[in-house]
Amino acid sequence: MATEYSEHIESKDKQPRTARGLKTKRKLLDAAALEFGEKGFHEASITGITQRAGTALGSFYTYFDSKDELFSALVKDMSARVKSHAAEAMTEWQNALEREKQALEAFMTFAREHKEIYRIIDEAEFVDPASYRAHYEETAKRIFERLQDGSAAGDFRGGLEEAHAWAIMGMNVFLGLRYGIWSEEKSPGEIAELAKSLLAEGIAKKG
Amino acid sequence: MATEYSEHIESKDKQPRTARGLKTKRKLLDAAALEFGEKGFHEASITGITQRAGTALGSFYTYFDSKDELFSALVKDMSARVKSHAAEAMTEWQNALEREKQALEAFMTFAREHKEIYRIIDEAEFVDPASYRAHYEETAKRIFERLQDGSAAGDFRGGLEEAHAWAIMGMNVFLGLRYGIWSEEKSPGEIAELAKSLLAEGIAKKG
DNA sequence: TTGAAACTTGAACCAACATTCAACTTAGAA
DNA sequence: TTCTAAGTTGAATGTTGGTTCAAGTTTCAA
Repeated sequence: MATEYSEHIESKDKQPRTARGLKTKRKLLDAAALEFGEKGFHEASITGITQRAGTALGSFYTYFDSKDELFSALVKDMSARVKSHAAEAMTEWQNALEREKQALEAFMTFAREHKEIYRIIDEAEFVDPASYRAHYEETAKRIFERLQDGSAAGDFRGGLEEAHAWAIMGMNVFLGLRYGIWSEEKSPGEIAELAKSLLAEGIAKKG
Repeated sequence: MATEYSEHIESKDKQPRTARGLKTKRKLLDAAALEFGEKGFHEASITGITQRAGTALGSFYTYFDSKDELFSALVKDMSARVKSHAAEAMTEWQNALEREKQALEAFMTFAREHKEIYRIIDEAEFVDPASYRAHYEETAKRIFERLQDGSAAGDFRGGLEEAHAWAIMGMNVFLGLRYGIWSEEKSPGEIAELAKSLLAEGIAKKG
C-alpha cells in the first residue's frame, strides 16, 4: 500500500533534501502507520517503527521532532485520505440518497483496506484531541452540506439539521467498524443498501 | 456523584474485610474514574489516583493487582451502569418508537452526568479490547431485541437485522458525544425527538 | 484486654522507552 | 575530483511511573 503523505506531514525544517532522505522518510511513515495501527500509540515504540522501516533509531529524529508529532501528522493524513477517497467515489450521482449510499460504501471499502484507520483516529481522542475533534466536525459538516443539497434538489425533506448529519456519521462509523473491520460477513454494498433504506424511509411500519 | 460498584469489580482475594477497607476501596474507585476520565489511561497515574483518594500509594495494591486490572473493572462497571440506567428509563412505553426515543434520551442524560464515560469506554479499545467489544456487542444485541419486539408489536416493519441495531447504536453514540459531552446547546429531549423522527420515517421527501 | 489479621504507608526499585549526540558515511554540486 | 551539506548510526542518557516491600498502625473477635 504505497501512500502519499501530504504537506501537513512536513515539519518546518526537517524536510528531506535528497532523494535518499525522501525515501527514508516515506519508509518511516509507512512503518509508523503499521506500528500504530497494530499496537496503538503507547504500545508502539520508535524502535519498533525504525526496525520495520529498516533504518537506525536515530534516523527517526532526522525527520520528526517527536513521537507525538508523527502521530499527529498521521491522524491528519488519515483524515484527509478518508475524505478524498469518499469524494472520488461520489463523482456521478443522480439522487442524494444514492449519493449517501455511495459515501458509506466507499468508506467501508477504504476501512477494509486500511484497518489501521480506526485505531489511529480513535486514539487521537487521547493523543491529539484537537485533530480528533476536527476530523469529526469536518466530516459532519460535509455530510450536512450534502443533506442541504439533497433538500434543495427535492430528494430529502426540509428542516434537516446538523444533528441529522451527526446521526448519519455515527451510523456510518459503527457500521464500518462492525462490518468493515471486525468481520466481513456482509459486503459494503449490502450494508450501504440497508443504511440507504433506513435513511430513506425509516423503520416504522407503514400505514 | 456517589457510585455503587458492583461485584465484577472485586478481584479474587483482594476484597476488603473491614468497613475501613471497604471505604478505602470505594475512594480509590471514585478517584480512578475521575482520573481516567480526565487524563485518559496513560496520562493517569496511580500516584494521581491515590492522591485524589487521599490514601498512600501502596494502598492501591491492597485492592488492585495492577493499573490495567482497575481500568478493566471500571470499563465493565461503566458499561453495566449505562445499561441499567437506560433500562430503568424504559419502564412504561406504548410504542416501540417512543421506547427508542426514551433510550437515547436516558443515555444522553447519563452521559452529561458522567462525562468520563466516553473516555473510559473509548480507551478500552486499546487497554482492554475484549471489554470494549463486549460492551458494543451487548448493546447492539439489546437494541436488536427491542427492534424485534417492535416488529412483533406492529410498530416497526419486518426484516430488521442486526445491522440496523448497529446503525442505531452508532447514531446514539455520536449524538451523545456531540450533544451530551461536547456541548449542551440542545437538550436530550430535542435530540431524541429528532432521532425518533429519523428512525420513524427517514429523511427522504415524501411522494 | 489482647493478639493476629487487616490495613496503611512511602521510600526504593526497576524496566521501558523517548530523546540526544558525536562519530561516521554518502550524495551531488561545482 | 573534491568538499560540504545531508543523511545515518546506535550507544548512552535521563525520566517517568508502575510495582514491591518491610515496617508501622488500626480493627475487632474472642
